[in-house]
Amino acid sequence: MKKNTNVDIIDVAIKAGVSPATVSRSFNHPNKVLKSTRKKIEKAIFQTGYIRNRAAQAIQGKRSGTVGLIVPTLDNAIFSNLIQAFSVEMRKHGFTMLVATNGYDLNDEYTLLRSLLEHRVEGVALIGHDHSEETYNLLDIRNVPVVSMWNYKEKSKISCIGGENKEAGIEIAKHIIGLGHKKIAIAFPNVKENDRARDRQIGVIEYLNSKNISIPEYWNIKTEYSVNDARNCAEKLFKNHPLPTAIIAGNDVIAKGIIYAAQANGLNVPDDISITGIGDFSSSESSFPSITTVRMRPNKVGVQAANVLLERINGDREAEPIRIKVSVEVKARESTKLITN
Amino acid sequence: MKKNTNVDIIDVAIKAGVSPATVSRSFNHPNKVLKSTRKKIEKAIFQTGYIRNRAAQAIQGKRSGTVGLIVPTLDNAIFSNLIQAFSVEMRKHGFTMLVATNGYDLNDEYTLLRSLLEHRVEGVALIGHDHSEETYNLLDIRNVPVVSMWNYKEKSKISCIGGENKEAGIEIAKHIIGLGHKKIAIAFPNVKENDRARDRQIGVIEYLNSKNISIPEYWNIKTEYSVNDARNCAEKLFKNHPLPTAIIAGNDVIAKGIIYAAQANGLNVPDDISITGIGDFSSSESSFPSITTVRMRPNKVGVQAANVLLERINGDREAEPIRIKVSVEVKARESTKLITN
DNA sequence: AATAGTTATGCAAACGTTTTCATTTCGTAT
DNA sequence: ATACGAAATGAAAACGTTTGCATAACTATT
Repeated sequence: MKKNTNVDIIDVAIKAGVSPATVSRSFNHPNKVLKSTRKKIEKAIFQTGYIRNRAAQAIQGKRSGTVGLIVPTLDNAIFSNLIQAFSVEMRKHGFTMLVATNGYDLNDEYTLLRSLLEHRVEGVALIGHDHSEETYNLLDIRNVPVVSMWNYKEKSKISCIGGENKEAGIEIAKHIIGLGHKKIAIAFPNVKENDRARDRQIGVIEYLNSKNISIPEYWNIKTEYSVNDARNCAEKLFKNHPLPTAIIAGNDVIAKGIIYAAQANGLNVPDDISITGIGDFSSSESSFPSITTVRMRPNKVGVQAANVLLERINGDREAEPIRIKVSVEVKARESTKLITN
Repeated sequence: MKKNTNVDIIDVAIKAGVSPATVSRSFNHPNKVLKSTRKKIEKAIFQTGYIRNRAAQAIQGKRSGTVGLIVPTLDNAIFSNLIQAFSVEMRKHGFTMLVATNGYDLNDEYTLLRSLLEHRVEGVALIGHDHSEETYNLLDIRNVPVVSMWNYKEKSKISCIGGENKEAGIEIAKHIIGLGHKKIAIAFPNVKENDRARDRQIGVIEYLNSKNISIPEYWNIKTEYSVNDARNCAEKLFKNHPLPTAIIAGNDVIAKGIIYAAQANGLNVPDDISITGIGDFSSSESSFPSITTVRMRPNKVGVQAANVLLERINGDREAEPIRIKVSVEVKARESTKLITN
């Protein structure tokens, strides 16, 4: 088998009997090349096994054909819908995605952004609005097209698309109050450096307070974003403290962990306790019990984020940020019910 | 704010009072540069806001600092552990990851591989061994370091690391038989172009056959890899056909869907029906009931796959494939029990 | 103090494209 | 047939690095 890593555009040009310039054009501006010439070139490409070199293209300073994505983690249902949708949409437009995970660490995020920029990504997608000063600065100085996903913010510095997480918190609290609950616990992750969770929590607490309900410390569950940890934390609550009639979780993953904890402790959901999530991840509807949650439309956000980013990449970079608010909506399902006792 | 996208290595060199070559060396062979010179260069980098251009580096034909990863989907717990581990490990070694998803379509996979190669990734990671002729050919011709994850195969053409999926199938079937079950259903996705699922299924069926148990068509559930679809398919079975005492699912996601279906139909797991998965995803242990499954160690596979790939990137490319078998092990949990009735 | 080795640095030629500008070819109206 | 504008192509400079080779600056040895 002939090992051949180094056929270049010149080899193709020679084989096709044209100049390298024409081969290049047939890739980048095909309409500027005669159809018959294009055919010859395609044949030469096939015969030589040529694969164009994007690095050499990128060095011209224009297109690299890549965008960067930085997410807290891949190892979790939270972002997978979103990322998948974003990735597929980007690819439709000919971009390849560079992915990096920062484990919810904003300093690390800055470093990651730098390495993405080393690769001259044409645009960057981030999660939420909590980013370090340095990160915002770097994006600004280098004038990188950027979009923030998953949280809408009216006065964001950068383009963004997502639901309003505070509203999501309010809505789910309203739902629980509407069902007559008064003994309410909440379960959130560390909200430092995590504006999505923080806004949700603020929404929940503010609304509850406005109804004269406050959360005693032992009903304020602090958990990580994992089924596992949520279950453990909830079990501790069940064993050591009075039982609330409802628990509002920061997202569906946490809600699921709490439901398991309840079931494992002989509690029926929702007869003994109502539990809610936020996010509406793909399996929340088919769980048993199906989870009452707030729909945040990850697919829509992913697709639209891609389009916003493309708009910035191809359009005016000095323009005002584009901000798109995706409506949030409570999906009442089996994990909550009217309080009776 | 000064917009500055185009400071290059020469600007840095001038500022630091050295030659561009020295700046380059301080990145790539820091030990070949005097410490005091390095300090000057670092200062100049900071002052100018320089970010090195990997495209210009890649064009030299050596390092691009990227590796490619092609997975069927991101939108699913199946691969997220694995990918996260792989990604983190690669990053530790200075690589950035280009990710592409093919939706279980092997033709698409070939196209994706081509675009990754356009970006001159230094190595490629794939899932399993079912790839098109063209894909294998291209990898061979271009002599790309490559590793296949998630399925061990003794005579694989390319390096691989994973559990032996057939063995996983055998082991879980053995477990179910050991519990006394005879009325057994199975639930697998389409195994075409998916060697992992196929091998598991073969293992299960062969073992059952060896114990003189065969699966009637109505107990052969065909589902997609989603909680949702698995639940629907299982509910159909529960409604229309005699009940098996055990269901062996192709993976934990499917198992979870089936468990929900059972619970929704008033069946107790495991008292009325035992259900097993394969994979041991991160939430399977904390589900209720926790899922009896086969541990496939996604984290270990991800990390080791990264190291195998690095080995090929840095080492001898003509060497024999490296093949690492990760042991599989049944984790007996709450979703299965001895048959009594 | 002279010499041989080392070590650190600079010079300049690659690397594989894209693009501007100039030239050639083509189609069409006269 | 001729001339003209448009369309297609080619020549060559540029993009920002890396690296082999040459040189300069030290160190250690006598």
